Amino acid sequence: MDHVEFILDQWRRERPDLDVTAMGVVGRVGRLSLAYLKPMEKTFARFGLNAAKFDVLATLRRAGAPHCLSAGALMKATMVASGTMTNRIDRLEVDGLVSRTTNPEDSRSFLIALTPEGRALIDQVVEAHVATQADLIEGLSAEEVAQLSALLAKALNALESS
Amino acid sequence: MDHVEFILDQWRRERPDLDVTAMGVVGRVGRLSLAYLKPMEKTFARFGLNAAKFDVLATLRRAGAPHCLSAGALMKATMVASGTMTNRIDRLEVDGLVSRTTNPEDSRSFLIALTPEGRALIDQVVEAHVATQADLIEGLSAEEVAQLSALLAKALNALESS
DNA sequence: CCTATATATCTTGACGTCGAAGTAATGCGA
DNA sequence: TCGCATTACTTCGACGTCAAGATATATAGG
Repeated sequence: MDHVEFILDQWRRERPDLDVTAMGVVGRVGRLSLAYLKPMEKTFARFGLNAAKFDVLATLRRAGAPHCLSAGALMKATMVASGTMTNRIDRLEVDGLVSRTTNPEDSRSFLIALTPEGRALIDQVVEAHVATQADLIEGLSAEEVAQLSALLAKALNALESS
Repeated sequence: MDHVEFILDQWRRERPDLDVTAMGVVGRVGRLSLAYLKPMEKTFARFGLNAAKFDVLATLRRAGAPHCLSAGALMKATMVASGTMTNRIDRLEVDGLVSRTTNPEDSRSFLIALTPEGRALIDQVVEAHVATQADLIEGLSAEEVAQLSALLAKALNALESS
């Protein structure tokens, strides 16, 4: 019995009038998400990064050459507030991992690009990251992984269309 | 195609040498967890609470009468750092929702209990919370919910035993 | 009994995040 | 063309969280 089941049992005992089915899903998603964070943060730390920095570098890298996006595009892609993105870019700029230049097409906008150092680093980090993630799902069969992915995708789609 | 699939496709294009299967699961868990947070926070806010406060009140309530646990037990049950728990208790004490008394069995320890006001409030909040969670999984059939719960539980158990 | 180690919880400084506000530039409609 | 609304990003204050450190108490072993 996992800990979430223990919690659900407590609620069933204390408030038998409540249907805690959804709490099982929501609780386990939250708990699993939390459980995944620590090992990933540990991997980032090996390269002098954290999740916040990795998020930006990875977004630029997967965007493909010239690995360059506006601050606003980065903010939307990573789903954080604008102040958060400014903070992230500031720190990566100080680290020499990204450059910030004015956008010739819009004077309000900045273009954020990977520096050669940033590019080299993220290419290393993402390999370690992917290996860490593979470890995290090791206890599931390939079929279970596919099922879980599909169900999670369905849950996400249902949320995003409501 | 959900956004995570878009990200996976980007990585497949940019780094075809990497197996991004796990990233699908981990990415969707994270994203779903994030997507669940906002609606729940909104519900808590209707009662003047946030997730941090709700967490403590709910833990005390589901523990059953006398709705009383040590700070350390609360910290372990909610998986936060000790400073975090102190901060949460401080604020709830100010709000008059919990009381803090010394533990007669151990002078280092404090007992945190729901006040009558806290008890009344959490009983209301948990009803709204459960309803909000039900809304969040509405796009899934009962069978899908059961499957998802089982797979998430398996993923959690695998992590916790490694 | 005494001493060393472990434990309970608070304090503290640092950090990342949020939403609101501010400033400058762009887009749209009259 | 001009004025207003919208947009892009930075700044700022508040907040919750973390890990490390501090202090007092409990436990274990000699």
